[in-house]
Amino acid sequence: MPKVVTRFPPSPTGYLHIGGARTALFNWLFARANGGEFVLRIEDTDQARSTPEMTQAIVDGMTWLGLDWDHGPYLQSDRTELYNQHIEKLLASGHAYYCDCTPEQVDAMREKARVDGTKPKYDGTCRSRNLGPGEGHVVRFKAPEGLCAWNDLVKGPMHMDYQEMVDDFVLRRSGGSPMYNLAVVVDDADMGVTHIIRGEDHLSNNPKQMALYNALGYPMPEFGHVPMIFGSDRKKLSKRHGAMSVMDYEKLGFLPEAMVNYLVRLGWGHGDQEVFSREELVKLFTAKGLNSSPSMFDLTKLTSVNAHYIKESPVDALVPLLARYLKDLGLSADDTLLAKIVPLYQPRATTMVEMAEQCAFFLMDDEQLEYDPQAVQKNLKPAAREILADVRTLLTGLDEFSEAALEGALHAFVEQRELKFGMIAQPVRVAITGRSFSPGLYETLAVLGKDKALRRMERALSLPQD
RNA sequence: GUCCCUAUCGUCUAGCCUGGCCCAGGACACUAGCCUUUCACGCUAGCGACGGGGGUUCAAAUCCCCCUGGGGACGCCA
Repeated sequence: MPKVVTRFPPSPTGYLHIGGARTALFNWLFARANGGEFVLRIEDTDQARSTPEMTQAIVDGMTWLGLDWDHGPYLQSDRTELYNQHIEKLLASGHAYYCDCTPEQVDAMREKARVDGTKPKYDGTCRSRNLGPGEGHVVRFKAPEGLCAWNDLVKGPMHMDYQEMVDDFVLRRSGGSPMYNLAVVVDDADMGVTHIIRGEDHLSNNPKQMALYNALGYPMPEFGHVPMIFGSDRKKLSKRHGAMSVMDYEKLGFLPEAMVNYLVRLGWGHGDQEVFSREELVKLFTAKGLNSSPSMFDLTKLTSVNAHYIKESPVDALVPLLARYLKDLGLSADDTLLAKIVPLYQPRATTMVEMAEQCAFFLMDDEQLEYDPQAVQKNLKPAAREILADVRTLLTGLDEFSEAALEGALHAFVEQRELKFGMIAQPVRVAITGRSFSPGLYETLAVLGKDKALRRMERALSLPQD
């Protein structure tokens, strides 16, 4: 069996969105799982809509997800010569012809077909006119007749009628640039692509491309058409649903591992297993696990997967990430401190943005700390302040500000005063964090440090009463 | 309009190919309880689906047909 080669061929007319990322992931996994190679190819034959910025954005997205490629990124705009050679070949072999019908004329043909209740298509007017190259001339493919059949990697045995699916579509624009169907087939053949996994919106292109493979005499690759991803309203994923760039999810505080795990489970399964490491995926991925029905993008589930990865990640891996998100909040801290903070939030944060926001009080200047009025009102009533003042005195005299020392001292205090622990915990918590919730009190105090803790308690004591 | 794809809990899915082990399993979400210094985590329990109708069969989520629902494609876009 020849070496497996897959590819991901986005057009640089937009960012790498959720659907594209999943397609890329499936192709990458298929290649890796079979010891094959993965090609990245930028389909920019539509010069009017393609931009270099988008090419970069796609590359960034792939890199973030950890989808590396063995060849490319190739730019189709660099390969016009190759496409033209193939077009000449098709012209010479009688599989293609020149056409001077105007777009308006073609529109009229399609409209007529629509009215007649058949598939709108070019009617072949120029097929036998033997036109040559010229101003305003396109090159059209001579559509074959008969049945087109293949065994889809996802859908199983498929067959379509060439007559129905393929008209004499344009191979080369009057402006001289090649069109999608021609360029993909030429490239895939030229790059030795053996397996093509793509969205099922390409299903109707398949007969066109198969016809081209046949006309060109190239070996047929395997095709697999994965279903679409919908938004929560069962509509095609669009900007309204957050079918944003995958990089937008990075901004929202999602981990790439979580994104990959979520994406792969959207349309692929392996028994009841939910969590897969990259290595496991490479080991376990098969086309057989691919689903044939569409799925919906669910941010809640992505979030829970992300929370899982935050819990499981080593502290060292999260420290630089936390620093990056803190920076967005205008905060910074050295890694030693962050390494103490991260474990406190691993069970609590669902995104890195959340982690940064929630731990911000550790890093703010004491004067900068804002107190939540509701928390103050509820937990810093006069009676609570009296206790808080005593706790402050107690802590002032504490030499060692470790978790264990704090626990010992505070417990003794509570017992001696015959208080419930909750009666000191909440006032202290609000005093040092500004809010009514935080990680455990001893850890929070210990990580915050004696100086800051005392200063904040002092400040809390002087807060206006209402 | 024409052609194509598709149909299991709210969502992602297992099971379907090779009918019986499925009065359908897991995960997320949700609800309740436990744990508890807050918020989380964790643990336990609960809620919750084979779209409808015909067949085939001793037996159908699984096979066949029809209907309905959902989606996609019909470009000098990719």
